[in-house]
Amino acid sequence: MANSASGESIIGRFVKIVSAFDDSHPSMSVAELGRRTGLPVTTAYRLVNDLLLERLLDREPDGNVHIGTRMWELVSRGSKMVGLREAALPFMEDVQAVVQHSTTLGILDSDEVLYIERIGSHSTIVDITKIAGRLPLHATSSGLVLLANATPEYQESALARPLAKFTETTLTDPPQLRRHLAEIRQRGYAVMPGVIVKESSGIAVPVYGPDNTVVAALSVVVPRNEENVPARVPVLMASARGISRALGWRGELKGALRQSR
Amino acid sequence: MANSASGESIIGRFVKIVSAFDDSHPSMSVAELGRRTGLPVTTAYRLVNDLLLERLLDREPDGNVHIGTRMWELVSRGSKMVGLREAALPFMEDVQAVVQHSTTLGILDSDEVLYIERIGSHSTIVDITKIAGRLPLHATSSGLVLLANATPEYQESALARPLAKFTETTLTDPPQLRRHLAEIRQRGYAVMPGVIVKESSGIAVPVYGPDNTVVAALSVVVPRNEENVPARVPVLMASARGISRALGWRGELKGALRQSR
DNA sequence: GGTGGATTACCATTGAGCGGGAATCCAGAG
DNA sequence: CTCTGGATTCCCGCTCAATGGTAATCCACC
Repeated sequence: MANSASGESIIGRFVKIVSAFDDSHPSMSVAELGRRTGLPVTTAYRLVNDLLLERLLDREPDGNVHIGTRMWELVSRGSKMVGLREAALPFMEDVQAVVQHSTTLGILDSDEVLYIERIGSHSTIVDITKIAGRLPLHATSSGLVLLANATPEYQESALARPLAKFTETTLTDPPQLRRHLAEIRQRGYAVMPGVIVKESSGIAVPVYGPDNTVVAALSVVVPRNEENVPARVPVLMASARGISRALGWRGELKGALRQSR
Repeated sequence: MANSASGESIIGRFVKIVSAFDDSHPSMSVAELGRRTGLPVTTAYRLVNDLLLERLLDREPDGNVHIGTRMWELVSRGSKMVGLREAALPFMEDVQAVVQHSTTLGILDSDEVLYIERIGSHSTIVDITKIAGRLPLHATSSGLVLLANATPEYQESALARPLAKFTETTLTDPPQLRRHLAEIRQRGYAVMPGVIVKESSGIAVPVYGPDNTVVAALSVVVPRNEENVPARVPVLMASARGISRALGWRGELKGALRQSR
């Protein structure tokens, strides 16, 4: 599929173009866009023009282009992320009001945690999560909660991959991780002290969807030296239940299982 | 541009496909997607497959497709909307905590207000604004604030368009609207009683960017029968200044102008 | 087992996309 | 003022990916 010499479809190039923009490159000239994407100059200009016509990209007065308002609008209107985010936000604010550091909501996507919402104190400490940012599963509390509730096959394939070690406390040994996952499943939450950044700890709990599957992880990041970290767990759990209910989740997992037997 | 008999480019069809999804149609079968977009069946299937390969669409277990997680991710990561939203959210929460009804942030796009963020009480009253939703400029407080701060040419072209009348209080007469816009510009806020829905009033104030231009409107919706609506204005203004500062706005508009003379 | 919808497979046709090359525009340096 | 390097637009012939009919297949439900 593709007219191009390099054998890519337009869709593929579209993805390249959109991917070229991020926090540090929110807008750029078409020439630079061409360079970043590796597209032939002429092709880049033609493609960008097409996208400008449909308002998927917007042109600024200085000629630079950036992701179009229309694009954001269409995707936001159609995507299920927004619904999840809206359901979660009020509860996340409650958590944030009590815990005071940084509260995030993440989902499992392509063997990583994808953070779809984050609220933090204005003067946020060390915290590398960003909205629409990704982090590895094994090195985050959110990731471990999501992984612990995934299918066994998925877990194994995730553990089979090479696991990066960020600090001394990062678990990278599959058997050890397996035990940890079992523990998380049983306890219902994950605590990770200084796994990515030494100075902070993450705590995460699962959020359920209507069909009783885990659809997201709610988590907070707190300074590692805080005295009683597990004391934060109940707030998180209560809020996660609130989000789950708002998503259409009904009743208790264990209860439902017992009844069905 | 386009191989298609109908003379559309792939980009155009891509837009059609993405547009087919919204709140009430978050996912659908490929066949239905084809019908909604008016694309030939075969073409719809081929296109959808391409999009699935790039993960711009996701397939559900039942075969239905929906906007892909990757798509949301790419757009959110690159779009400037997210930055604006993040800057505004903490201040919006403050407003919401005090005013207690519904707080929105809207921008001017294609002769309409596009709402990019909204927080509301769980039991929200009558309020038709949605995230990524649109409303006409002349019938919303946000819209009037944005219009009042646009260029004169833009204002005239906006007033030249036919203006829908939603309730008795909707202003549709251009000269009357012109006076109202001048008033809003001078006062620095807009109050609109029951302009779209009879039971509620909107109040809006401008949010400034680094270059002193109005980039968004912050607004609240309150029940119309509330005694002292303008009493809400100071909170809004203070918060809007906070958002403006977070966006890089410096100092006072009038002061800056005086100095430059 | 029959019916209607969704989905996949096949395939001849063709014009939209492609991209190299050159001309033009523009800003900042000298 | 010219020079220079980058960004942008224009031009144009080639070609194969995209197109969209038709038909076969799958599947759920009555």
